[in-house]
Amino acid sequence: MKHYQAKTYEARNSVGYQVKRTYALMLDALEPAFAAHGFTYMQYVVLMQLRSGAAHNLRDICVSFRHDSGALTRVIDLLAERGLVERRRCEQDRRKVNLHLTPAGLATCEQLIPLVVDRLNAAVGDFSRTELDELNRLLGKFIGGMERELARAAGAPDAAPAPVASGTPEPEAVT
Amino acid sequence: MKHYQAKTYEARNSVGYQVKRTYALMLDALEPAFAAHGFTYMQYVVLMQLRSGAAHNLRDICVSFRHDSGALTRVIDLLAERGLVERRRCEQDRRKVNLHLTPAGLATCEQLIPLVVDRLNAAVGDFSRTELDELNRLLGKFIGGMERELARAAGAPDAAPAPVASGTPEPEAVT
DNA sequence: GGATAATTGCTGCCTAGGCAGTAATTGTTA
DNA sequence: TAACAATTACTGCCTAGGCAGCAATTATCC
Repeated sequence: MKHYQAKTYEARNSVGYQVKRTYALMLDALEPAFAAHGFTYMQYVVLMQLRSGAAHNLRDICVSFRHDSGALTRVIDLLAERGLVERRRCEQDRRKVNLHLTPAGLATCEQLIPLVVDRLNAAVGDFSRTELDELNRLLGKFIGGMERELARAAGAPDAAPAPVASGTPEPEAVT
Repeated sequence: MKHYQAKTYEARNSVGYQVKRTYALMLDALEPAFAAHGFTYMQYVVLMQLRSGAAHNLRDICVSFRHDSGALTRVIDLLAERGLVERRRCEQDRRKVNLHLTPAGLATCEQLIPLVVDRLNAAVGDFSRTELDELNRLLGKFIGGMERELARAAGAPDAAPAPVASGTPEPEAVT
């Protein structure tokens, strides 16, 4: 079904505008909080992805967050220098570099999470449980639609479900 | 009401993650389409804001899209060089520079809008009318919550509604 | 009315992100 | 098995965006 039409299209009524504005506002609320602790949003993202086990290497995070791999390499460089993350070459597949949270990295997460939780709670303070669930569901559905559209544009007629992070990481050695 | 708790917080279940991912996907779908026509997303945004009358000067767009004013100055520079936008110093308030879409700029809009409409339609193809309306409503509500939180953090205890673009532009002279 | 503050738009500087190319490794296939 | 393609991570280069500071103009307040 075609919800939008070129002839009557007004940017301010479209999800596109809303999403852009939502994201910008969210970053503006979060970045200063992270900066006060000496971190950035992307650094936080990397730490959290490792903590939850949602990602085990650079590519996982790239795919999940649609972030540039070059940029991410440098983010991880900094985290490694500060001793929050360890890189270990994977033994099973030596192309991979598995990432590990150090105790200091874990402690950083515990320190940063309340910043996010507080601000998100403030933003969704007058949402009912149902509304918040529905927002998440609809965003997920929108994401799915976008992914299908991107896969189509990339020349892959079959939809490609984002294959993020498998179960457990593989054995590895210190590099 | 506190929907999130620090102890049980998982990034992948939060709106934060969803919003970031949604925005990244949207840009990845739109930017190549614009690039094929020699434009960027922000250039499109500026043109559309002027076309709809939602913005009349640089600041309007900054506020509405939470975009950096320095960056936006340079975007408008390019559009002006290409003859798509005209800058005219406002006579009533000589600090302002009112922006105007030229016929070429308007034509550019007509050319770019279908790109956006097609991709948005593809993404929300299996949304019902109700679902899309609800997504817009909930994003709007989330935006409102974020704005209040930001206003609070900025030291203004009273919520500041985004004062975007008033009615009609003021008289002006060519600079 | 005159000092002070606020607003608008701009510039320079720095950093983060996008992009293309590369090396190392693994998968595929003739 | 040898050639070729695909994947992972990294590097250098360039651009767009964030930030601080500035000039011009207007609003505010004593």
